Amino acid sequence: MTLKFTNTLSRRLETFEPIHPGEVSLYTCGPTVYDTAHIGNLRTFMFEDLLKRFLIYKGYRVSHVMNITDVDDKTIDRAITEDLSLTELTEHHTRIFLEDLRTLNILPADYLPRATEFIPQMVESIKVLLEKGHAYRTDEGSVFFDVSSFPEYGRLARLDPEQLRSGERVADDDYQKDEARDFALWKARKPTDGDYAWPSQWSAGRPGWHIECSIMSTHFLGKHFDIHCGGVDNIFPHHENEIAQSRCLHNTPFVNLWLHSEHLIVDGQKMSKSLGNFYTLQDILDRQCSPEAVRYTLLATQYRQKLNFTFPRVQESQKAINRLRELVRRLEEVPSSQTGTRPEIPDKAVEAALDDDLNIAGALGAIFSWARELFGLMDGCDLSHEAASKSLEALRRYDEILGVIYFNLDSETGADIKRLIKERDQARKDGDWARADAIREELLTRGIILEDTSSGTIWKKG
RNA sequence: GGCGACGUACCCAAGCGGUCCAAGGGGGCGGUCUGCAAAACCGCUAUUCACCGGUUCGAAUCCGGUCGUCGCCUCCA
Repeated sequence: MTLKFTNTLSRRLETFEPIHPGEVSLYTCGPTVYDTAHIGNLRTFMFEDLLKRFLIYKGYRVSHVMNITDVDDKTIDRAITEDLSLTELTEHHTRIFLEDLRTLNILPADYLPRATEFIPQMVESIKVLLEKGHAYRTDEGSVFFDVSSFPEYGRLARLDPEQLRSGERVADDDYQKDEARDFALWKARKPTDGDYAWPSQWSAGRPGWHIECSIMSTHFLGKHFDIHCGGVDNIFPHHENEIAQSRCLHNTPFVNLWLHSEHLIVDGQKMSKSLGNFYTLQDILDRQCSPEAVRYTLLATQYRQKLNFTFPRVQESQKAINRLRELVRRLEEVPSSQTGTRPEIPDKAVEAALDDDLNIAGALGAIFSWARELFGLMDGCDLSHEAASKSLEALRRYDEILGVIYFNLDSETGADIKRLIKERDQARKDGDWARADAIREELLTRGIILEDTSSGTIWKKG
C-alpha cells in the first residue's frame, strides 16, 4: 500500500516518501489566540488529527509542531479594547483552545511554541534576509520582504507576481512599502499598539505574521521537513510568504508536502471570523450534541471537500457512532462457546481508502459494510467467538484513527440514569407499562434512548 | 479580469475506463423480533451520475461546450 496525498504545490496526487524513513515531521498552522476558535477552525485541526493518527497507524514516528500566534494586529487590538494585558488575553484563549482540542479527542502536538517565545530568533533571521538583499527597511523602522527578489514567488498559490503588483485591493495598512505585494517581516510600533513592542536594531516593534511559522517550524523540524498543513485560505498569502522567507533564508527546499483543508460552511454559507457568523464548540455542545458526534461530523467529509455543517448532520453522526458502539456491545456478548463463520476483517480496504488522500468516506464505507455482515451473522448465531474477538480488536485499531467509538463513552452522569432504569425494570416486572413508558419518555427528553435487550436494558445517546 | 474547485437517490457521500444496470451513513415504506418501543436483521427506496456533444468495443469516470454553485487574487482555518 502506498500512501498518497494531493500536494498543493503540484495539485496532483503524489506518493508520500518521508525525508527520513519511518519518521514524519509535521507542522500545522495553529490558532491566533485573540478569540475563541470556531467550528471552521476546528475542522482544519480535525483534518490534521486524522492525518496524524493515520500516519501513526501506518507506523510512522510523527514529530508534530503547532504554533500559537500570540502576537499580531488582532491580538493587540483585542487586548487593548478589552483592557487586558496581551498575555492575559492570549493565555485565556490558548487555554480554551487546548481544552477544545481535548474535548474533540484531538491528539496534542509534541511542541506548541508561542510566537512571543521566538522573537529574538525572528529578529536574527530578518537581519539575514536584509543582508542577503531579500528585504528592505523603511524610514519608520519596519522591514519588508522584497517579493521581486524571489523569482518563484506565487508558485504555491498559482498567482502571477506581476499581477499582484497591480492588484485592485491595495493594502489598507499604513506602512510604507515599495510594492503593494511586499509583506511585513517587522512592523515598527504604532501609537495604537500601546506598549506592545519588542526591541530590534530597526525599531521597537513586532514581527510580521508569516515569519513566526518559518522560524518555529525550522527550529523544531529542521530546514527541510515533510509536511506543512493549514486551511486553504492560508495558501495565499501566508504559506506563499513562508516559502519565500524560508527558501531565501536557507536555500533549501523547505517543505516537501503542502496539504490544505477546504473550508467548513454552515447551512450552505461561508463562515469566517470577519463575518461573525460562527459557532464555537461550546455553542454546539450546548445544543445537546455530543463531542464524539461533532468529531465524527468534522471527520467524515474528505479534507479537500467543503464541509456543510448542519445540526441534522450531527444527529446523523451520533446514529452512525451508536451503530458502531452497538456492534461493540453485541460482539462482547458473543459467548465463548460460540462457533461459526469468520468474516474477513476489512483492514486492507480501510487502509487502501485512507492511503488514497485520506478517503475517509471510503474507509467508513468498508467498516459499515463489514458491520452489517457481523450483525447478520450474530443474529443467526453464526459468528464464532474467536471471530468476535478479532473483530473487536479491529474496531479498537480503527478507533485509534477515528477516535469516536471508545472516546467519551461513559461521560454522562450515569448514576441518575441507572436509578431510573432500575425503577423502570421494576415497573415492567409489575406490568406497569404506563410507568415504564413514562420513564423512557422522560429520559428521551434528556437525549437518552433506552433499549430493552435480552441481557437487560441499555441506554445510549440520541 | 486572472486562477481554481465542485454538480451522483429525499439528505450527506464513495466512485479515478469494464468486476458499477453506482459503496456506505441518515431518512422513508413493508416484514421478522418485542408488553409497546428501540436496536438488529430481511426486502423496497438512482435503468442512472447537472445538460449537450465527442473519443472508445465499453464512460459517472477521458475530451470539448453550456448551465449552475462556490472559493482565492495581501494578512480569515
